[in-house]
Amino acid sequence: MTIDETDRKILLELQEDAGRSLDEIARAVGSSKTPVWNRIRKMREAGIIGPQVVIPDPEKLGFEACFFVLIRTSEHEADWQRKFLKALRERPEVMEAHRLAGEIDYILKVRVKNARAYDVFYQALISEVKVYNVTALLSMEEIKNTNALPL
Amino acid sequence: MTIDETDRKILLELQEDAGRSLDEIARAVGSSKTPVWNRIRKMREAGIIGPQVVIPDPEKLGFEACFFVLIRTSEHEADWQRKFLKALRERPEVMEAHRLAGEIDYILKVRVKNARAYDVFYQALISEVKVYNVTALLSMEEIKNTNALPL
DNA sequence: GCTGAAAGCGGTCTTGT
DNA sequence: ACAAGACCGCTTTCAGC
Repeated sequence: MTIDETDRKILLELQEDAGRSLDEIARAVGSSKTPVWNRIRKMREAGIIGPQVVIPDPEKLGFEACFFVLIRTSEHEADWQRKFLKALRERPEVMEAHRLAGEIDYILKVRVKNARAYDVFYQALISEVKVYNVTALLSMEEIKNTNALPL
Repeated sequence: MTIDETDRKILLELQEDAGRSLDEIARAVGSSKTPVWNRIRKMREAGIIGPQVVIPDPEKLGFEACFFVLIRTSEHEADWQRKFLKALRERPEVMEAHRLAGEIDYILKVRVKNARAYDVFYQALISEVKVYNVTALLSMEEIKNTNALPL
C-alpha cells in the first residue's frame, strides 16, 4: 500500500493526538468525515496505523530511573539468541531492545523505580543468559521522547 | 496524587490499547463505566495519563534505518547546552534524547529512511553545534518497543 | 464511591453527486 | 473520490443509594 499527501497529513495529526473527534481531524487536514474515516480504516487494515495507546508519565508514577544498557556477548548461536530475546520480551522493565551491527551487540532501554531496582533486573538477566560485557548508561534528563515519525 | 489498585489496572489496560470502549475497559478491570470514567478523568487532570496517540509502523512507512547515537562533548556551558537541546527538540528525526551521567554525555535515537538520510542529519547537527566525539550504533532488528510501564 | 438511567455527541454507514 | 445526512452506540452527566 502507498500513502498520499492526505494520508500523510492524517497520520501527522493522529500521531500527535488521537483523542480528537473525526470532525476535528477532518477540519485539520482540510477534508471531511467520510474520506478521512475511509483512509484511517485502510491504513489500519494495512498495519500502517498500529495500536492506539495512552502515554503514562513515568516520573509521576515513580519510575525515576532510566538506563540504556549496552551489551556485548561472545555467544552467537541461534539457541542462545532465542533464549536471550525471549528473556527481553518477557521482562516488562525493558521498554526497548535492539540488535545492533558492530562492536556492541544489543542495546536496551530499561525503566525502573530506582537504582536498586535496576540492580535486581541486571542480576536476574545475567543469571538467565550469559553475556560477555555490560555497560549501563544512566539518564539524568529525558530531553525528548516521541513516537511521531518525521513524515 | 496517589494511585490505587483499580487505577493501576485501568492504566495497564489503557497503555496496552486505548481504542476500546469504556464498557470494555470497565469489564476488564472488574468495575463499571462511571467509576472508571471518573478515575480516568482524575488521572488525566493529574497528568499521570498523557496524550493519546496512534503508533505508526516505521517499516511500512519507509523508515528502515534506526540509529542510536552516543555523543561526547567538551563544551559544558549553559549557553552551548541551550542551543544543543533546542536543535534536538526541533529535529523530527530525533525520536528520543537523553542527557547522561558519566563518560558519554548524550544518547539519541534517530529514525530515518536510510543510511544516506542519517548522514544528512549528522552533518546538519555537527554544523549547528560543536561536539567532541560521536558514535553511531546501527539497529539491525527492533526486538521490542513499548511505552507501557511495568506497573 | 458505586449503580442506573437519561441526554447529547461522535463514530459508522448509506445515499447522492 | 468527496459531501451530507441518518442512525446507533458510546461517552458523559446527574440523581439516588
